[in-house]
Amino acid sequence: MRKSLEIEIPENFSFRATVYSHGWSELAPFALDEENWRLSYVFSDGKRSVPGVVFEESGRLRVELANGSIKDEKILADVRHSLRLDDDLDEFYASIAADEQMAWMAHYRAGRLVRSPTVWEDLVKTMCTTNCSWGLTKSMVRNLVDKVGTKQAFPTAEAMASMDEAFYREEIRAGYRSPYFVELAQKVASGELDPQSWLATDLPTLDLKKEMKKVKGVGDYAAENLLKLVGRYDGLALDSFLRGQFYKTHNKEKVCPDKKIERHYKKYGQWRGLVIWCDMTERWIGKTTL
DNA sequence: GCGTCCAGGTCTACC
DNA sequence: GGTAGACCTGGACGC
Repeated sequence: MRKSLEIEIPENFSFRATVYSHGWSELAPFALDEENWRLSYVFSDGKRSVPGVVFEESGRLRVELANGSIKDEKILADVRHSLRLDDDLDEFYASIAADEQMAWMAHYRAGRLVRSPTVWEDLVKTMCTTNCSWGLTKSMVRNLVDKVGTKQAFPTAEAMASMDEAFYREEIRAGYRSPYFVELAQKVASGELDPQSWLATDLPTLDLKKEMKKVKGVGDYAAENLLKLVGRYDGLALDSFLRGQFYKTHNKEKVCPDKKIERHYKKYGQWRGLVIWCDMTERWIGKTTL
């Protein structure tokens, strides 16, 4: 039996700017229908899964589900979390208010970076973004969902822990990341590691980053990307994409040291990671009809 | 068709 | 703490 839920949205929320905030909307089990502006996802409570579609209608978000097998509260919480509906960006917009080059971010209501319902899923996906093309990232994540997930949902740590290194190499095509996935999944499944706790921890950002980097396969870039996804933006998460965009936009297409990039965004303080991301992806947001 | 490069980096050994 | 070299994959590119 199909089901439909509604969610009130904050005044400064833009559905399109959020789903276009970065590539996560393209990673399974997310899928974006750009023609009709509908974001689909396969929700899961660990035991059951249900395909759903989220879209904007009459100033609200509507969530249409294939059935009602998962509690409404769980679905609504996942949507609120993924679309960052409860994020307070007032301070972020205040930090760029006097900056002519960055003022568009408030105008277009940019800054909410779409994320997965769980930190576990974001952690695995982030590891899939390292040292490879975006196409290969999408392929690895797709394979995980198809071959380890239940009914097209993202796989649980328990499911991933049941597979061996050879499976990840041969079926997921994860290459040298394969032993990292086995080790991580076993630690999370056993309770030795709880990535979800990173959302609410009181640890200072630098200490949390150290914790994240204890996961094999997570270095500076991956940790800082994850920090953004748990709501901390004081790391730049520099990767080849951001560096390349910075050289084009602010350095006359010439390569420069990371320290120069860091100096450029230093004035934005605790929001610098979000400012650089929005600054370098303006053309993505700009192509939407907001 | 083949070789090389490199993409939303990280790890280890060594200094 | 800084650096060199190795590491999977697959698409783009030059020849």
